[in-house]
Amino acid sequence: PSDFNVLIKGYGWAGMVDAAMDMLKQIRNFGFSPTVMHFNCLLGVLLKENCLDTAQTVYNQMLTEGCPPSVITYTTLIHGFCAARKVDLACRLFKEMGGNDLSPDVYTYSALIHGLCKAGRVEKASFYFEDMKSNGCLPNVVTYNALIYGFCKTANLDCAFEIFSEMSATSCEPDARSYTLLIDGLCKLDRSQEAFKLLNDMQQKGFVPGIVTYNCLMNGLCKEGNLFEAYNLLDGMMNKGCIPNVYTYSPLIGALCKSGKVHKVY
RNA sequence: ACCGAUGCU
Repeated sequence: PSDFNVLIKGYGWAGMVDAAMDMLKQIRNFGFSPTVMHFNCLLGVLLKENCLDTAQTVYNQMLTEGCPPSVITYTTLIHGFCAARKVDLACRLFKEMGGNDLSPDVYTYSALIHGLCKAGRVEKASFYFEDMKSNGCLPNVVTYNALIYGFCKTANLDCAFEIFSEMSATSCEPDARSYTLLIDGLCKLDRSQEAFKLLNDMQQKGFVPGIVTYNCLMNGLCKEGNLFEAYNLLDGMMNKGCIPNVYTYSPLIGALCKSGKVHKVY
């Protein structure tokens, strides 16, 4: 029974949407009826593969089969629609679930807040952030990080840092990702000096910077044309066992070209 | 037990 979820996810991982769809028939062939978990699992796969129409069909099927959507169903749909750049549709679903006596939880809010932030609509995201708190739903590190992402994306670092302080003050400690988000935000505004201060802070707190953190810093240094420090950073990260990837090299190559040192690229 | 949310192109 729950093994079907593993299979659906496996097909989803392989991008085999049709095979995942067939699992619904398989479940019935085995004499079971698909549960809300099976539907949720399948919806997640379909939305990840951008099969919005098929997802709609499956969702309708759920309803007609008397399998009422759960909070997880709505969260899956909201997340999927946000990923498909249909944030308004996601907001509509969010309102709809209230009418169905379902209360959004921290996953639901986080998905919607992140979707709005990704669309650059951080002020509407802030509205839902306040809404969740007044509904007694406590934001967690994922919610906070999503908002920090939104403020950084819109170059509003003051608000991003405000949220960051709020976390520390509310027993929701920032994680490595929170720091990386701020580091990226600073670097994108040519403020890599401050970003390196944050790198120190995060290390003081015992977080080990990962490849993404280093890539953000690399991007910043290269944007500022600081090739010397960029090479220093490259050395430093490799010494710490971090393998550079395309996100590391591409800004470096760009900066080298810009400075006329094209030969160094090779 | 098993389904849902956050970082660099």
